[in-house]
Amino acid sequence: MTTTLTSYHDIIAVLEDRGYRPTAPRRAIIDILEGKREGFTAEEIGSELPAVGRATIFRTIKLLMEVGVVCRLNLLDGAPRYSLSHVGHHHHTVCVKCGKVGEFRVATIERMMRALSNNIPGEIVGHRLDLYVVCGKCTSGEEA
Amino acid sequence: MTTTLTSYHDIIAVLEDRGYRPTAPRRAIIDILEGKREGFTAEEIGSELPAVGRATIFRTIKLLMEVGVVCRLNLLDGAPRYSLSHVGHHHHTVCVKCGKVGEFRVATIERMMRALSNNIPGEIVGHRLDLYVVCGKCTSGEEA
DNA sequence: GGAAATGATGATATTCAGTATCATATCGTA
DNA sequence: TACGATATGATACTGAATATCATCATTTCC
Repeated sequence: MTTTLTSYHDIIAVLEDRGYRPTAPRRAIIDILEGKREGFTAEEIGSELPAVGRATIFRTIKLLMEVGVVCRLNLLDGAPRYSLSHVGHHHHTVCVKCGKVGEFRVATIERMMRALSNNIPGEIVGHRLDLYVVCGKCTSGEEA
Repeated sequence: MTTTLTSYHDIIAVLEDRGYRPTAPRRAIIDILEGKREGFTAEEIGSELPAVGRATIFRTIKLLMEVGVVCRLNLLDGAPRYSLSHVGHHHHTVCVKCGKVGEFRVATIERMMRALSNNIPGEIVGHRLDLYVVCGKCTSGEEA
């Protein structure tokens, strides 16, 4: 089961369990990610870690996706964004103004998915549900 | 209401209603799209219409999205894909093997969305639900 | 403890999707 | 038919991500 609690050490442990080395660049990236519980871009990480190569940033993000610690989503306009996964399977709320990402789980969806599988041709292998919202902060600070 | 029936003439009509000119390049693109009821990429259109400029392909797709005739979605790996919208609001099934796109509507989701809005901080302004499937054709022709 | 094999890194080039620019062409209308 | 608004295409550019490849760091195992 993937009840991944994503503190620094948990993530390192997950990597080691899978035979990946917790190298300095990887640790640096994970360390930063810990503070970004609300979504981030590769660019962002890169500019905070100028010493780490571009390719390594992407490689590490990809690695973290593989092990289920990070997931990728898109803003409404398609702009890519990454987010730490705190719970195993979940969905996202994405603020269309500031890009802030939240997580939620809904049993209803999972039940619906099972019901749906009878009405949809083919086998359902996964799903993605994103809610686009205007978050509280952005609602307050709206156009003065 | 946007019960957009997307035959060639319907789409042209929608454009004209909005004051857009049904120019030759646009008509050529729309004509091709009519045959692609199962998803397409900009690249694909471009290579079928070498006479039409790259920019125009993208501009036209964007235009068609604006008027609600085309929508954009992503494969599981994030690869972009466009799809004709046959019904107003809908969701997608995307085959993870061949990329074939289908549409479906579920009242349950819309109901759920309303229920959810009480539990989610901020105002929900939109949602996206994609199902990743292995379509019938791909299930049959599986690894021999 | 010192190679050899393996894994990871960083610089760089490249791909791919999409946008910006801008001069030219086309259309609608007066 | 001439004018103004729209649309087009060539081109250059941006941004996200991958490919290449030589170098560097780790294991490992003799």
